[in-house]
Parts: sequence; C-alpha cells; structure tokens
Amino acid sequence: MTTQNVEEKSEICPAQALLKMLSGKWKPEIYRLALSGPLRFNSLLRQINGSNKQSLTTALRELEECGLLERVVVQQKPLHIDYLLTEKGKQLAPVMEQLESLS
Amino acid sequence: MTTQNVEEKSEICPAQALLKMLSGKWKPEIYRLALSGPLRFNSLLRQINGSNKQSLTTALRELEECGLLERVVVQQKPLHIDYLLTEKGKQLAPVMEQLESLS
DNA sequence: TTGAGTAGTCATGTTTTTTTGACTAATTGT
DNA sequence: ACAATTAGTCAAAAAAACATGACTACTCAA
Repeated sequence: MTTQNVEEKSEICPAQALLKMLSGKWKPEIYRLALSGPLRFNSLLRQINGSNKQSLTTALRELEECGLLERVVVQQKPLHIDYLLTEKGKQLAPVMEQLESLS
Repeated sequence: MTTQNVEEKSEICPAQALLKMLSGKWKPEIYRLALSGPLRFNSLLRQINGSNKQSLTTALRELEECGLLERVVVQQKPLHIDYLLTEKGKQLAPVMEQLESLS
C-alpha cells in the first residue's frame, strides 16, 4: 500500500493498532530479538530460521513505520546498518512480558 | 490445515501464541465487544461494519478454539446462541488495556 | 582486481486469508 | 400457511501475505 486509502481507515478498536504492529509471520520474532540489542540484516536472516530477505525487509520497514524500530546507518570501519528499538519499542516490552505470562 | 504438520511447530517466540489468538481482521473487534457482554451472531454481523458471515464464523470458531470465547446454546423463549468470554478471556483484558494505553 | 561481506531490490509465483453469494434448517410471530 | 429471524454452511473468487531466485551496488581485505 503506497497511497493511503481514504475509506475505512477508522480504527474502531484501539488495541488493534498495536496488534497490527506485531502482526505477520516474522515481526514478533524480530521484535523479541531487538530487545537484546541492535539487529543487523544478514545476521537476522541467519538467526530467523525459515525466513527470507524480502519478508524481513518488509517486516523491518513496517516496524520502522510504526515507530518500534529505528534504522541507523553506522559510520564505522565496515559501515553497516543497525536496527534499534525506539523508546516506544522499549515501552512495549513490559506489556509483551505480561502477554507471555498468560500461559 | 486439517492435519498437523510435524515440522516447524516450535513456537520460538512466547508472545507469538497470544498474538496469534487475536490475529486476523476481525478477532480484536470481536474480543473487544465480548468484554461488554454476551455476543450474538446476527448482532455482531450488524455491529461490525464491513464484515461478513463467513469471516465472523471463522473468527468465532478460532476464538473458541483458543479458549477465549465460549459458545453457549441458550434454551430460552426464542432459543439462541451466546458467545461469552471465558476466564482466560477475562484475564487477557488488563493486558489489552495496557496495550491501548500505549498510544 | 577479485572475492567476500554488507544490505538490499525486483518480478514472479505460491499460499493463506478474506469476501461473495447462494443456500440450509430450525424456530417463532402473524 | 407464510414470512422473518435465528445461526449458520458451502464453493468459488478476490485480495493480501509470503517465498523464490536473479540481480544490484557499495565497501573492504588480500
């Protein structure tokens, strides 16, 4: 979806927005890994078994878009990209823990 | 998926199971409505704008399956079905509230 | 200057989810 | 007896999500 659809964009259910942030096959796993430090693309690709470039790219872009992750170009010796949790991303952590505690 | 696939059934991410319970287009809305009392099929269909029988049926079955809702045949004058929150469903409520509080 | 690692894009194909419309079947009100 | 309301099912189509494989472009080390 590149252009916004004017129709039906009324979020009726408030939690739905948050659920949508972590919807899909790979986002929960990516988010969880992000909790323990900066992520790098190829590393993710190796860590998340069964995933693929395209899907990870999409997921990372969406996590960026909703403000949970931040994409940072690291200007260091081998020059790379870090995906870091934003403040919002960190605030989500305790809620996720509670989710996990529910069996 | 009628038969269980032996492969890849390892839930790596614990929160993922819970997220899956409310995944899809209509489940969050159904759950939210269930918080304020018993649900009835045709009423839901009218309330949830843009939905349809088939999708609601599927969503309700899945919410039953994961133990958030219970389907009850009410043996009263006009004989109908009530969908009620289970204990587990009620326990989820505070977590959802927290989710909502995260803007 | 070649080879490996970085982080991707793009077009296409497959699979899953969601929607549509026709239909069923029991109960109740007029 | 007829119509409406209850709560759905079924097959098929459309839409969305996900996967595959080829390709790009930059950096760095040997």
